Amino acid sequence: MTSAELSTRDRIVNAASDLFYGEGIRAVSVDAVAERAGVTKRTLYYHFTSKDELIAAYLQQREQPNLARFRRWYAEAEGGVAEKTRAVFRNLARAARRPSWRGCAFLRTAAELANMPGHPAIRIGVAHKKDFENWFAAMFAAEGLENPAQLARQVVILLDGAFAVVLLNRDPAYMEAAGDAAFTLVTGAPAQR
Amino acid sequence: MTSAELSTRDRIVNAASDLFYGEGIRAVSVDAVAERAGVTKRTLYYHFTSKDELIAAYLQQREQPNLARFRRWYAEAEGGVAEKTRAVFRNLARAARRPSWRGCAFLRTAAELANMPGHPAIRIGVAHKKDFENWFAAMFAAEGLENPAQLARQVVILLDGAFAVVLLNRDPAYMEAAGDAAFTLVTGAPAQR
DNA sequence: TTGATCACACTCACTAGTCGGTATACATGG
DNA sequence: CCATGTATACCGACTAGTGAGTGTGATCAA
Repeated sequence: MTSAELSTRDRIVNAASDLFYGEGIRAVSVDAVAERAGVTKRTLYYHFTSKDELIAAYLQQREQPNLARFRRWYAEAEGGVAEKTRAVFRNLARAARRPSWRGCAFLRTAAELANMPGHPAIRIGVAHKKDFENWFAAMFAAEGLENPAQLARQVVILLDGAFAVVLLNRDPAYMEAAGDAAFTLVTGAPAQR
Repeated sequence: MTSAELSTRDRIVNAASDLFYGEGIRAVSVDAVAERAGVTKRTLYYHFTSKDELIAAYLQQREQPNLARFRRWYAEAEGGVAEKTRAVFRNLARAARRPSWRGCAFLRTAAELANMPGHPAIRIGVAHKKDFENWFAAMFAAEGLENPAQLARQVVILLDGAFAVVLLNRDPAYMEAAGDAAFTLVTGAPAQR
């Protein structure tokens, strides 16, 4: 509290993050975000010109930590590329068991704002997934696998599919199944040259 | 207009379907649905006791036609199981190019209502995906593939992942990539016994 | 008479966004 | 060394409109 004071802006974004992720973007009012941040709405509108801008800030804040978490899971896992890839899914399955888990913030935002394809928040989501895919491609390329870009894309699809399905049915076993599929695909990928 | 008269209830559900799918559930008001159906709000509330009930009816209406469409795509495709499975993804890629395409209604509803896990609409979505998975499993089993249930689950995850990702980045190439992954998995599955 | 529909006013809570004003900080000029 | 200006950060109260859902009474067809 005393040492790690957050700026007002950061407190607002944190409040927005909690509420938007927990309840959904359209389900949460600007008033609710302001109240949670311990700030008046007027102050919120001093830092953000609109709710849309706040939504974008919410996703932007999640981008880096998210990527870092996946990288860590990958790095800390034992075994080869296939095992490490599968380990990412296993960690995700564990995360999905937490009651506060609500799937992937980027995917859910895209679903909620499906009628606004050019929304800044969606662009952030697109960039995030692209970064993700590129990172996987780099991992696979480093291991000398053939067609790392295609493989990375397929793994990302499995990952996002698991996110979507588990959000629907709340059964983390689907994360494991997706991880097994990724394992199979990576294992089956021929080493190049 | 004259011969194919729809019941008032059906007109309401159709209007809800168009609007909920096109704009999102929380983005569409009951008033808007009533107006689109050419009905007063009072009449809408004569047929449905709440918006939640209307949401459930919207998904229930989509369930059967959806399944039938996928079955048709599968049946009409040439080649073996793997080719037929991939064909489903290819047809989906084509569908995703239509400007009115907004992904999977069931997945998007789950994303929007992520804070209400027991919502009737979500239960309908869960049942729908389960039916889907069972149908794929039956196809794979009929072909004598080993572990058809696991394979079906992985294909469904790829399908839903493609739905989610393409809704985000609007690039149908991801559908094709998912189809290729499904093809690889099915091809690689050993015949049993 | 009964089931289905309309008209339309109404409640009450909530929504995004705004108006006008205040407290503090920090610099500049006299 | 103090007064004044200017910018930053903040707030309470407000507007104008929308949300889901209801009350009531009329109409119309089987």
